Amino acid sequence: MKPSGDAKPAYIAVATRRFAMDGFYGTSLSHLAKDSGVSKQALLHFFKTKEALYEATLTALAERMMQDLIACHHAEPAQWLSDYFMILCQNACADPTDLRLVMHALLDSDHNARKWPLKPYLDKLLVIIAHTNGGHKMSTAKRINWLLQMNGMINYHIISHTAMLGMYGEQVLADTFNALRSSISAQARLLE
Amino acid sequence: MKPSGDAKPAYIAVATRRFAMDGFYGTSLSHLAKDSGVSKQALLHFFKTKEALYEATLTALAERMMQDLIACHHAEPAQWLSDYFMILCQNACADPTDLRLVMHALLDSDHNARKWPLKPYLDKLLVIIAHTNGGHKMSTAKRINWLLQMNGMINYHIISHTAMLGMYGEQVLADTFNALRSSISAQARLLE
DNA sequence: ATGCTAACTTACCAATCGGTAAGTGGTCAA
DNA sequence: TTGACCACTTACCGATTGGTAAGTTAGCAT
Repeated sequence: MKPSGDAKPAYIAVATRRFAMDGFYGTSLSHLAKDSGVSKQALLHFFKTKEALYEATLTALAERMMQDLIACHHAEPAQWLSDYFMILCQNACADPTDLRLVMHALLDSDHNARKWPLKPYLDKLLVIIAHTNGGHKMSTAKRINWLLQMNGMINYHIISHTAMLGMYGEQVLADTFNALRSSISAQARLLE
Repeated sequence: MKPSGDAKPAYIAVATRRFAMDGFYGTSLSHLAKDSGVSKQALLHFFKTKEALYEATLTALAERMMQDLIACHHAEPAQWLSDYFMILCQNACADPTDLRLVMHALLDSDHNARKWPLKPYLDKLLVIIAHTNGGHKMSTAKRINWLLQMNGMINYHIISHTAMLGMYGEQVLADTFNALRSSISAQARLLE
């Protein structure tokens, strides 16, 4: 075959979906191989261990999120954040894969002290927050708190979606999603 | 031995800690057995399958959370909620086990359509919300949204703790926790 | 043509997984 | 005393896990 790393991103894409659905321990190399249409050892050829493949997946996730943030740049920082999180919410509702992966990674981050690939992304967000009218007079802790609150709100909504759907039905949940959007606006308005 | 189910809660307690840390797939019966100081088959004697043990763990969790909610009853519903979530936050910071278990269960709830044991607890919370001055004129969707926002805020803070600690250090994180407490107050004040 | 390397495959491995079968030993009612 | 029953144990099972070893096949520079 060609000496190109063309297949690698495809394997990472498959792994992203699986790891996001079932977590690190719930996903096996054979599953990933079957999904990718290759043998298990094809994956081990590119990624020396399952752990390495997982880290590559998280790194790709971090780059994607950073790009999404940059993509909706706006001169007014408060508007930038408002736009970004609204779009993030919209995308995550259509496809929760990435946010699920974030949550799984957070829950796993206890017992393996892996370097957290999302740090540049978070730092970028904190810088933008610091440039807003409301944010520049906040302490670092309060900026982090604002961020955790925004992310927590959105992520929790998304990963609760299946459970809430089963409990309270489709119609109520659609309205809840609208309520979430206005909560995002309200949270963003705190920085104006 | 005695024909008593005395050991069962102890096994569930061990399972709670393990499942909360590593999730369903990351936890094996042999690990649970070793932690409990008995053989793997002792567990299978009480709980027919690993899945059954997991469900028992979640049921116990649901009862515990309901009890905690009832325990801090207050005649004024808005104050009740404010007190409850403040205490929940305090406890979860000291021992994140229960909230981690909730998050794991939420992430798992996609592909096995298990009945969600936390529904009575959530319903109780929604009733209390409906009795507040601010909550009784809300739609069901808005009440759910308020709840998801409050829970999301707290839970996300807690499970991010390890990662944030590694990224931003101890001092900043302690301040962030204080900021979370005032955010909880602010969120509770929306119902007054 | 030849040798090198990248991208795989088949074959295999020990370890561990959840779970079954068949006891063992103690307690208690009859 | 007996026998049922409960809380467990040892022994074992086939399936699957992550990972190794040793090819095989194809493109490409020399």
